[in-house]
Amino acid sequence: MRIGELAKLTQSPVETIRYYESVGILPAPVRDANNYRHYSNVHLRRLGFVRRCRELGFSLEEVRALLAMIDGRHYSCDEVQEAAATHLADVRVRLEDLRRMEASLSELVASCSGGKNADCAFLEALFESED
Amino acid sequence: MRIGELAKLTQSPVETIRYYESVGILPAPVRDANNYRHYSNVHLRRLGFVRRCRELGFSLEEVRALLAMIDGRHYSCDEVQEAAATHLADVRVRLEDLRRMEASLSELVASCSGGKNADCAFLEALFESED
DNA sequence: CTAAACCCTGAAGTCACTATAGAGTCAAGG
DNA sequence: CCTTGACTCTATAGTGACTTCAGGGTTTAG
Repeated sequence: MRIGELAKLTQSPVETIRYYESVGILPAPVRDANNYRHYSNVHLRRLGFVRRCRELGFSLEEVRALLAMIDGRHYSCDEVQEAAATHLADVRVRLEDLRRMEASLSELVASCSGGKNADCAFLEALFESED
Repeated sequence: MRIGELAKLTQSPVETIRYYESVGILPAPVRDANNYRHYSNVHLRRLGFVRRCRELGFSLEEVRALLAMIDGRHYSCDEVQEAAATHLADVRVRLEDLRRMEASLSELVASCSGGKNADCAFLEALFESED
């Protein structure tokens, strides 16, 4: 298949696919006579894997590590689990950060009375220094 | 005060302060005879504001908009509230994304039995295509 | 035959910093 | 007086994971 079809099947922009090739996440496919990239189901499967990893928040570096394990074929379930658990811990930290953000922000928005005057509790609070 | 002291008081790296100046978030301060930046409490207050906005997840562009309102002095509480509410909605979307991530990821990590063999449920699941 | 839709490359832009290189300034200790 | 270390300066490049752009060639539907 050509790059456009692969893009549609994996829900990824065409440019991203070319980018993945340029950074070695996706192997360079063969080319047709017109120099168009020609992909096989192996590429489809691999790109699908990459996209699902990305959706789970893995960095490209982490994805690269996972792919290296798979390609090397001498990985153990243990290793994979460790990588995933490390990433999960990271996600939980980010989640906690975002939760704190949401809490402060919704509190601040609520404190803001609205209206036409320029006396805004929201801005007041952000100018306070309680260091 | 000099840049180092301002950095300490606002808990921001010195480089970040210079960066904010270069992109117009923080006005250029006067210089001492030795060309060192010399900051006043106005700068301290403003940088504090910027840092607190950033902690709440506002982009620099959003901070710029907030600062423009303040500088222009003809803003209403309404406008500020709207900007904040828009940002809050955005934060909630990200939060939901991250929550989904966490859920799938912890489920996948749990599905992974560990051990020395190369049959990993985690990787299997990521190779599945259910499009 | 032509116009839209697809494909190609290489380079630059995005965001918000962070890091590096190379140099000047200043206070304290020997 | 000299040096050492901590501070400051500028300008430039690097980060991650793309996205956009400029300027082409190719294929396909009408």
